[in-house]
Amino acid sequence: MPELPEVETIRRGLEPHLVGRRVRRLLVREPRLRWPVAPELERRLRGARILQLSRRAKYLLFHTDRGTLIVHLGMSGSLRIIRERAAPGPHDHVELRLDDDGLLRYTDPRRFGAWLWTEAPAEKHPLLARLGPEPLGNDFSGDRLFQAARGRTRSIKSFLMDSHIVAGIGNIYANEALFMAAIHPARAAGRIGLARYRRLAGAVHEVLQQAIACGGTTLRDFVDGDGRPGYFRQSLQVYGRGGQSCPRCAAAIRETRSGQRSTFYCPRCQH
DNA sequence: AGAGGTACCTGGCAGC
DNA sequence: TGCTGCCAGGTACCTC
Repeated sequence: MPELPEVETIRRGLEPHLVGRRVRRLLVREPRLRWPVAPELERRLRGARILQLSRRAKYLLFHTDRGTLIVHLGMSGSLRIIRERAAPGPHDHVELRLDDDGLLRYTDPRRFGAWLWTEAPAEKHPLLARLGPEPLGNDFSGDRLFQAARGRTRSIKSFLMDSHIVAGIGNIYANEALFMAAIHPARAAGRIGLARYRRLAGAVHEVLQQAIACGGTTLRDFVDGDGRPGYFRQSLQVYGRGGQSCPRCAAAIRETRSGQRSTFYCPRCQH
């Protein structure tokens, strides 16, 4: 479900409900997520004070006075603040009860998400240590992308979606950024010039910023921490629009598949 | 080393 | 209506 803008939207929505709160208890109904939720997580979190909520790639980092809770939403995960007691549904796998009686509920039908704990600095965690730069941070640039692409034969789309190259770009925004930069998604990453990489980096930045400003993209079921959908879907130029006309040149948008992922592009605009 | 495919899991939907 | 097959926003891991 969530790419970087959706995770950032959730982070911003949850932050005021969580920062400064103490964890009363953690309830794990279903530990079988991507990796089993560690049995000792409840003991580690009980009584911990949440100091800060940050994001790295698509990981949410709950910094506490005891260590860091790392949460990933996978494809179908969501986090909601619940105020009224409602009976849990079949996919409500984890709950964090807070000292103000608030409840953070984690729902994830496909169970590709993760709840992990580390007492070392979060950026040293094996899952985070080798991530590429944040696309909205200062370390990300067309020059850096260009350098990383030297000698690479894989497609630019797969390159852009590789979190070790740049963090947090998934299928929707890879398609959109390549359209914005007029680059064909199947083009080899190593055969794109510096000027076009600069344009691409600008496009990545712009599309992510716009999506965050809209509260993310809701395709079927994304909701933020307060249960609201995102409105970027209406701004999508190519994603999910196979056969429709290109907003730039009116040619029919083409849909192909590579590595089990749908790819959308304009065969006339993108080279 | 790099590139590509597979696996994890459930729900929704199109097509028959 | 009910079954089957395919698709989905992620990504670690395996093989070639």
